[in-house]
Amino acid sequence: MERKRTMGRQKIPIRKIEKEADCFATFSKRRLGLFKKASELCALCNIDMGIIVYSPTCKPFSFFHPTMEYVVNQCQNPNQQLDDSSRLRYAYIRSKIVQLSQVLDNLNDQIEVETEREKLIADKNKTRCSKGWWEGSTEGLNKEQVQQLTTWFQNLQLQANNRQDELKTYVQVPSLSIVPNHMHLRIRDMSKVAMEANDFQQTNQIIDSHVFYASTSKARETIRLD
Amino acid sequence: MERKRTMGRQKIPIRKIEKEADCFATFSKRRLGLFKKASELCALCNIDMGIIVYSPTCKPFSFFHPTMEYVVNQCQNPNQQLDDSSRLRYAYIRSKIVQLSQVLDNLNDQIEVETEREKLIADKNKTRCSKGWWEGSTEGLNKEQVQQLTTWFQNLQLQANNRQDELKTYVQVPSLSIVPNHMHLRIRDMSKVAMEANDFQQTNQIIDSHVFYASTSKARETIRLD
DNA sequence: AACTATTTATAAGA
DNA sequence: TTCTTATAAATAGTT
Repeated sequence: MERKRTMGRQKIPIRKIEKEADCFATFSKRRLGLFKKASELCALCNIDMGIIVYSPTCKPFSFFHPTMEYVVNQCQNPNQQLDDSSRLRYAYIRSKIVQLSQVLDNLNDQIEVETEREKLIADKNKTRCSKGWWEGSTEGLNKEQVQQLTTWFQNLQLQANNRQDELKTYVQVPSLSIVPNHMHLRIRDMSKVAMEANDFQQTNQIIDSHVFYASTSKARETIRLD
Repeated sequence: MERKRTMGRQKIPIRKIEKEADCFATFSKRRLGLFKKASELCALCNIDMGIIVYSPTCKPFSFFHPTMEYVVNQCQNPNQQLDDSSRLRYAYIRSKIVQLSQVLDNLNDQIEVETEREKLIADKNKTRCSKGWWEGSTEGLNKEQVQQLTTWFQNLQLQANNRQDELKTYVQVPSLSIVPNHMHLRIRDMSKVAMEANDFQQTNQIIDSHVFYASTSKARETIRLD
């Protein structure tokens, strides 16, 4: 019987984590989880909300939908009617945000599928020749299979670029690329704005931003609306 | 082969749920889930945060730790130093909240354990006499076992009452009782304040409250600090 | 409000 | 930090 590699997730009591490193790690993971849940709730129910969290080192993080300005305003003036132009603007932002979230989710799904495929192929070949097929020639794959994979990658890259253009129309995204890396495709280095609302804390200025948490860690992204 | 009773949780796309009833149901469940996660994060990392959510019908819900007053103030005056008395007060509220959360969690754990035990006993007896032992006499249990159970219940009841007193010292809890109900113990009817911040929406007044989400639905409670 | 079969989140470990 | 894995926890569909 082989020993398990990890003991998996363990149940922990809900009280202060004393070890500082563990506390920070947990904060980091759980804040991400919380914001993802928030993002999903906004999309599923088409609702507005805002979250402000202070990290263990008192660094503020925030999540707002559609914008901080809007949520704060609703809070302070619940009965106020916005003029048509404003309502239109917020409706637009709302739908755009949800739509872009879906774009990212779709990309994630594609990557997910591809990652699975990679694994299968890699495993299959490993058992045969004890090294990944990409290390050698096309042994283990016939010409047709190689052609298929190549085409698939090209399409994915193309789609990614198209999406990138699309995203750039509405949000600032420093870079979006799909990098084949030993058959592990990733969307990397999109804006990791991360809602570290330093400006907010220092200047108390309104930050008009929104976080997208895509469905897998492969492409968890934060995008700032400007 | 027996047919499955439900099809279990299904994967759903993260986009607007069109059927209104489903949307409301999802909002309700997920808001609870979100607030529970928030509550856990506060306790695990000893941090502060605030959430405001508008339901599909635009009803505001909120979660704040330690209080809305504090979080909003931190937001608006990040560099401001509180006087000793205020800091002491918030530190006290913070620790009290976390502590009370644990009290509730402990009660939940006890209930959880007991529910399991009930099930075992009920099942065991069902296979023997096709009706629960509580419906008949003590057949299936000897005198000692019955005595043990009775004592256990009494202790649980006592503990619950003690806890109730303790809670009442700090928070308003309309009622807290453990009701044996066909061997299904539940903590019921504690304040379900539920953060339906109507006052807040109507009058824009600060609500000084906090929600505890206990670890099971058996005793999910909301408590208002006054 | 409750039940489960599932999906999703995450504690540990690397 | 990020990734993986095994397990705990949340929840969609249903009653």
